[in-house]
Amino acid sequence: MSTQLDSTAQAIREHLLAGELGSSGKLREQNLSQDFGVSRTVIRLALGQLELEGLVTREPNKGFRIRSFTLDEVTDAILVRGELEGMAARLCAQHGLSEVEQEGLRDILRKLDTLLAHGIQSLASRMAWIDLNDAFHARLIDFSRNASLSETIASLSGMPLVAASATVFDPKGLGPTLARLIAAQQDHHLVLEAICARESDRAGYIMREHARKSAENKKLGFDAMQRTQHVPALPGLALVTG
Amino acid sequence: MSTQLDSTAQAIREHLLAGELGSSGKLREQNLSQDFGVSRTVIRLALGQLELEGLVTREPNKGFRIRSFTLDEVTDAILVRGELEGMAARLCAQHGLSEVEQEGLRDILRKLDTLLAHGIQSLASRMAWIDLNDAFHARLIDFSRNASLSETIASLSGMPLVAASATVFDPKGLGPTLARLIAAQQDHHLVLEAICARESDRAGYIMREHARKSAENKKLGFDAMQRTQHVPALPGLALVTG
DNA sequence: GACATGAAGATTGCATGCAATATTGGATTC
DNA sequence: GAATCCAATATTGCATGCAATCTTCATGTC
Repeated sequence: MSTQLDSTAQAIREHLLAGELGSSGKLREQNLSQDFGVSRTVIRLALGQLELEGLVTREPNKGFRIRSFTLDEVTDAILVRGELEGMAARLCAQHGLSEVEQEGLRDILRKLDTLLAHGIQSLASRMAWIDLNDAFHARLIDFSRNASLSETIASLSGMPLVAASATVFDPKGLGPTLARLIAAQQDHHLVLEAICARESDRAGYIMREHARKSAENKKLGFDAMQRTQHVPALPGLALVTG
Repeated sequence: MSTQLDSTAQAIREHLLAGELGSSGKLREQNLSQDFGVSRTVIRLALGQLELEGLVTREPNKGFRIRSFTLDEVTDAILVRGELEGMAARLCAQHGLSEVEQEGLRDILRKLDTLLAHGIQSLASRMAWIDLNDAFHARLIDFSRNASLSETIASLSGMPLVAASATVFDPKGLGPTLARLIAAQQDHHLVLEAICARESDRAGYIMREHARKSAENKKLGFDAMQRTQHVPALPGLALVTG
């Protein structure tokens, strides 16, 4: 164990995103202190961090509250993420990728291809999709060789539903969800192709549109999603209000 | 006074950026506690905030250190800011600005025009330039109507030298500096023109290039700047290492 | 009944103390 | 003289206690 602060901050973060601490409610230091078995000092430090991450808000002498997000706020953040991922793709195309880097991305795409070919009904396949999708985006961003860009995207992705792989699976796991994922995978292929062809503007546009589709899908699916409660595992959903 | 935490965090931030706490050195809680006249608890909370802002780093059981930035890191961050300000300009052009909004921007540009026409030798005129330049950028970003975008740019601008108005004035205040500011002002006019003409892509490109020039200027002027010590007032310069 | 008032309780803001860990400096060995 | 070890010191991590502020709710007034 490194420090209680780090682990407590992470624990609170997870509980917040899971909606287990009430939605848009007040966070009382003493309660949290008892719940997590640490002193109020640690709780206060952790909440201070989460405030800067944007998950909670603080009002002097009144304490912390859970922040809730409107669907529009989420959409805005996704568009910003798309702009930055577009920049990452553009930079990759401009300076080019090494053979190793290209092969790494291609490998991920191959795995995603076979995954989607077999369907994503099982929970395991869905988690595999999340990991692979994350890996593709993360590598692309990393290969842009701009540390500030990576940090900024990472910071945005801490918001509920904003991360690239915060995707909504419909209960059946076929039909619309699969179609969306296949379309997304096409974008992945296209962007890699554009990068390798050094078509920087095209690569940037594809990534931007990729994010825009994701925002659109979240908007469309949100209502059904929220009511049917079929995706309890999607972190942060509890913090988003229509 | 709202809370000691807020004011202490701001005080430490300013001292850090002014380089008065040593560069890339260790920050001892007790020292800071005595210097700022608050308890170690408050210092620790404040440093926790500054860590998330990126100004200091923490190593468990070893405490906080001042983070130093390379010129390349600063450049990277400025390019990211430029990308996002380009997005802001593009959004403004896409949804259009109201008459009042347009007039507000035009008013700022008029004031900048007269300011630059009279030269920027005096300290007062330089501070006026900083304020007006900040105001132009801030309004443009605000008018984009994307809160996440505004927050992200604001967060980036907390880094040393990254803010739009973190400009380097040469000692004489004429010559290269004035020429650069006049060129920047041209960009301002062009971007507003593009926005009003609803040329969204063009508006975006102009803003991106605007930031790129700023990064370039900082790179070029950095060495001379740093040695001659003629710009002691530029916050954060002390934290940047070649 | 609606609203103001104020005291009791609850909650936050902060300082301090103690245990755990890291750092320093000198003695010892080779 | 250089390296190693260990004790003394310094520093961080955390829990607790108290004062200041906010919240609640019962009481009184119109």
